[in-house]
Amino acid sequence: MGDEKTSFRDVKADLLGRILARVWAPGDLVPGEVELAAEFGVARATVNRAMRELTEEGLLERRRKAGTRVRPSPLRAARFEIPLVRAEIEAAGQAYGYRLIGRAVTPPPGWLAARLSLAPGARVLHLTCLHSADGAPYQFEDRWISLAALPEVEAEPFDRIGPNEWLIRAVPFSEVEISFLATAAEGEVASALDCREGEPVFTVERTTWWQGQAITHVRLSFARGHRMTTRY
Amino acid sequence: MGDEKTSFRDVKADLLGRILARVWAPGDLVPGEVELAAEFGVARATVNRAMRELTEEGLLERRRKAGTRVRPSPLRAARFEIPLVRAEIEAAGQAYGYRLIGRAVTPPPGWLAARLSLAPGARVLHLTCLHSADGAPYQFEDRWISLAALPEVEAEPFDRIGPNEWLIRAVPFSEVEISFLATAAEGEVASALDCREGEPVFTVERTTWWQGQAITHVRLSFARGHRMTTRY
DNA sequence: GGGCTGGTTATGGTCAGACAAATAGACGGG
DNA sequence: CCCGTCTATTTGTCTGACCATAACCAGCCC
Repeated sequence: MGDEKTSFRDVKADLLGRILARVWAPGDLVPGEVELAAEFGVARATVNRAMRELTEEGLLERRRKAGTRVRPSPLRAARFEIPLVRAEIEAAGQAYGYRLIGRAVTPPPGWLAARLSLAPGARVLHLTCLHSADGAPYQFEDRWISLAALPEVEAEPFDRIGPNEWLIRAVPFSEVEISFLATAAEGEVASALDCREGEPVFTVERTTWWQGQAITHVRLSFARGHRMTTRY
Repeated sequence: MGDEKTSFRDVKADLLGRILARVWAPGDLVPGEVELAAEFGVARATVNRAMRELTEEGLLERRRKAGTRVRPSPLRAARFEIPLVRAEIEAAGQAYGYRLIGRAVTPPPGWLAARLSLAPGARVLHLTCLHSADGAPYQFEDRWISLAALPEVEAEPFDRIGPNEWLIRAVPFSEVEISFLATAAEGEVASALDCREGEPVFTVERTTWWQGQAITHVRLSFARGHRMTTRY
């Protein structure tokens, strides 16, 4: 009967089991690292890693000297991967299609200037385009790019590849804000996505900065019935 | 000119800087752990932790023997915390209100039986209720609970506290699937949320299992204009 | 050429020991 | 009784050494 080696994974699974089985109830103080290390017959570092990961996953709460306790109501966090549209469509085994609808250099509308903290007199590139899967409309992209932050974008036609792909390749970014919301399809969005006016549309808004300077803001509207899903 | 101690945080920040500044371009192979450890004057374990975290954040890709490389297109993952409605509202400094609208024990509709893999003849508890903030409708909850999995729930009136809060306290769960989508407000949902028929509504659907057995399915519809936001 | 085999090497993980940082709780002075 | 200080305890992190595991690759045999 071999004594198998225990890894931090084993310890983690065991601790998780005790939490889920309510051996340690929510709010309870759990034994300290040294004690658990002795119990499992492993080094404290191993217990530490197991507990640290459980903490990151929102199941434990740790404070120096106060000890570790089970989170009263497990803080559940959902992780959504934000893939490139093209990759997302091709991963589903469908043919990716791209069409540029509009391209214009303009002064920014007020809400955009405020959101991106643009200087008065700044100019932005405004692009609208449609991504399709097997010929069916999939996502309508309404993008604004700051020409102050990214002058070279003015030379880019964007008739073959989407601004998303171009941007990811061309510029890094350090800060991102993403929102999920529901909007009503209107005008250009409705016609591009081939749906009725006022129809509910799942929408993602994303603003991106690089070293404090705003680069781009985009509103992505998905075709009818789209949902973002995650399991854990 | 003190030589301060370097921590895995310093290493991580430095590496992140090089990635963002394209010192190491996307797709590039980066130096091995031993080499970097020597460069920074720290133990290999320290470099390992820094790189491991960057990998978890989707910036690096690691494979044994093959080495570590910068992700070609940074896999960006958004983390959304899913708080208790009550906590969410109270955190915003508003008064939380709860009202039970409907409560019935019924056989499950077909789509639900399929989704929860319910046996023929199974019964479910169907609850509808409204969460409000400062008196204004905030979230409409349409919940189904499997009585096979959780018989004691039948004795619960749910007239004072919401099923969400009760469930979190009463039962653990091991697996969750969450979807975000946009729906049109209809019937009960529209009247509870005080909006027009057909108005777009941000919706979250969540199904929960415990040790392979389905516990509950819920559809949460938010009031007009609601958005889920995250920064990173 | 094709396929198997083993060596090499980078990352993955464990360990024991040490020190650092935070802070709950005891203690003491006003 | 209140408030500040001190200390003991707990988690946080680093180190350097070691073994484990995966997989690229060269060399071998057929």
